[in-house]
Amino acid sequence: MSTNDIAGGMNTKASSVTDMLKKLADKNLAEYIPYKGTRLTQNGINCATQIIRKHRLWEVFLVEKLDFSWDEVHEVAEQLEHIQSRKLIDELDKLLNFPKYDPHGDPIPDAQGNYEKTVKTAISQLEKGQSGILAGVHDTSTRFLQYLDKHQIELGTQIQLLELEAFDGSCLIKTDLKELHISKTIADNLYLKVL
Amino acid sequence: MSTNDIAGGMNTKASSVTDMLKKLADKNLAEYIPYKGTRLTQNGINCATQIIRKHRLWEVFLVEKLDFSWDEVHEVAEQLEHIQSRKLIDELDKLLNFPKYDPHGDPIPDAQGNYEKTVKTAISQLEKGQSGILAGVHDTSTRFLQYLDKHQIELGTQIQLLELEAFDGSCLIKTDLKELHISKTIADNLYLKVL
DNA sequence: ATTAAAATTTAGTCTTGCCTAAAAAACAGG
DNA sequence: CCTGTTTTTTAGGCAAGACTAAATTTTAAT
Repeated sequence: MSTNDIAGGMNTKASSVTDMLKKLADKNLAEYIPYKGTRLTQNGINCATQIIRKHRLWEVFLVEKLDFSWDEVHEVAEQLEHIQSRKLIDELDKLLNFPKYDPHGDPIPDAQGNYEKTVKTAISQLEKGQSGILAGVHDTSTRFLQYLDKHQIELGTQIQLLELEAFDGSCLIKTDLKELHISKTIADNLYLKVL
Repeated sequence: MSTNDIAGGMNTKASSVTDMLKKLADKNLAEYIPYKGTRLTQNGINCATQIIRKHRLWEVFLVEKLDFSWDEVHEVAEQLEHIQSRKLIDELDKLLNFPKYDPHGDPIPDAQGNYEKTVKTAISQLEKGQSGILAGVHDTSTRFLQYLDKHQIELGTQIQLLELEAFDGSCLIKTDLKELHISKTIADNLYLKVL
């Protein structure tokens, strides 16, 4: 990973990222070579995986138990993911019946950090005529998720690619319910398990 | 409240408390007169009440839904109480069926900040022969709560004061199950709703 | 009323996390 | 292979919270 990419993705400045990378390297969470970029150590990956586990479990909790909709969960889960208690998270997992996927279709690591790595393909990568099951979304912003709700597209919806417009990457897709024309941006964000 | 009392109760130094009191005063959460002490404003009371609401609701959640025992909940609830989301807490309240008391018998404020103010009396304050229902504990340390568990004393247990030893304040009490001799420290920490 | 002790505040320091601006390194096109 | 541009790091600063030590105010005891 490059310093600038991290800064961009985190809404912070490159110099802050450099500072933090040094601290992560000190804690053995990342390898860092000045000017050459950084990468998580195995230790760092494990650590991150556990935070992802917590984030996604909390998202399931919010949707299943507290009637949140899938576009409302992210920011609250971002707070909850930092609560420190092994017992808390394992019991939460049990309460939710050990879910495998979060409300956006992303896999939830188990207590050992293992998770299913299903191959998912963006609609924009499909060949004309192929179809699949919506298994994940890339963008989880409220606006995008509400767009999907409006068009009755949700995880598990079967989608077929009818036409792919070479010029702008937009395409025509078909669900059980209707046909819909979507932009390349949307098509890049919808991940299918191809049938 | 005096600065030193706050510092003592919070495991911090008096000078840190002074700093923070100024900040609270700036935010209109406390009145603060140098050298004279401090007191929460109505605003501050409301704010604190909502944090107490969150803390106690999370405690109920941990015990009822996640199989925590009452001596394990405090430190996790101390983290959870700072999660910011009105919807989260109101939905949690609903999930738990709007409980009135936390696992230690303390009342839970409702969304408007109202809570039951039952009169509770420490065993050490009772007259010989009086009895009541255990309605709260003062100390919530693990050691104390486990002591109670060991002697099968829990919220709702009916307790009668048989003897009060004037010399050391210790006393003999009787529950449904047995008689027990307890120190003044214990007697100060058990609060009854007197019958 | 005076003064010693206790309580409280102030002054100055440290760490963490972030920022801006300047410097240094890497890279890319001629 | 050199030089201008981009990327990244360094240097220095700021705010929040906490601390120690010194100063100040309050309190209580003679």
